[in-house]
Amino acid sequence: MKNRSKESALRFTRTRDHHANETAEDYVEAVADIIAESGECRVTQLARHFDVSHVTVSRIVNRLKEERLLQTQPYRPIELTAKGAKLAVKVRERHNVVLEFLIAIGVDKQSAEIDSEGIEHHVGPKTLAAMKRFLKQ
Amino acid sequence: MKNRSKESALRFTRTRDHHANETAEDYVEAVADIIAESGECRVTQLARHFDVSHVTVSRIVNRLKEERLLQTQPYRPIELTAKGAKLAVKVRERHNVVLEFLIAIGVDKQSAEIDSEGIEHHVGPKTLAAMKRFLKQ
DNA sequence: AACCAAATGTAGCCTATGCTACGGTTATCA
DNA sequence: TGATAACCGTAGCATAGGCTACATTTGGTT
Repeated sequence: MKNRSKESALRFTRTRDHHANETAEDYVEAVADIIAESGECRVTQLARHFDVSHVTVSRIVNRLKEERLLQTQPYRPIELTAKGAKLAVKVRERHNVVLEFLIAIGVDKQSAEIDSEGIEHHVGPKTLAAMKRFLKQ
Repeated sequence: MKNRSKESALRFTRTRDHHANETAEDYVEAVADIIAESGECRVTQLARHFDVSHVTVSRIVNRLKEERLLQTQPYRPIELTAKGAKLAVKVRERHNVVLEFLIAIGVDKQSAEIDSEGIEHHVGPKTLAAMKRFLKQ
């Protein structure tokens, strides 16, 4: 354990840990979406989705395969593991709450869609609960 | 310009661009805070603030020096340029809005402090304006 | 003045995420 | 069936941000 004498340090450490999982969250969500839309998910589709090269996608998919979130064979479509599917559901639900919340407080749809992509990964359980309460009114 | 046939790609590109500036935003804000609190800002203080090694801080400070946000001499305190100070003011104001907004919708102070650190970087002008409107009621 | 502790800088390593270039697979169509 | 286009994988490079280990500077104390 490192120096934590400054009370702010723990906050930033947690923020960084969130970053480490953002990619995984984005990818399982995208894989679920693409399968739902087109029946299967290919590397190229993910590359278009995130506007990155297929090389970047390929490497990240391999990492997420090691983390047991995705599964795939060479030159085959990408699928979610049970663990990945579970995460995808959670991420999607949180994403929808954030998006609808932003719209509810008066943000236009386009801005809400852009901002919610970045915000969603940093919405903890308490904030998510508060947003849900707000939407119920 | 890359393929943008998937309408979602632009959103993610923007999200990544936000990421690129997060470090800069966090650092100018921290430098301003530390100078306000203790009179000067040293590498070691930043290292404690973010809970990273002084090496990491040193490299990032050098990069931000090249970006004309910070200025410093070897073994000397770190100062903000005019550009850096301007950014720090903007970041601090946005940070406060997000923090108070989260508290206003019922998030406890500690969770609000943690989540606002991550959320603030993804709050665009429209969302910031909506949060301000909400706080005025 | 000399010394020592703290602060800072440098070298070199790691992972994650970008890229281009190139080579191998797959699937389709003439 | 054989060409070809699209897709995918691999090699190798870049940058950002982590780290430890070690060298240097600074400043205070004796």
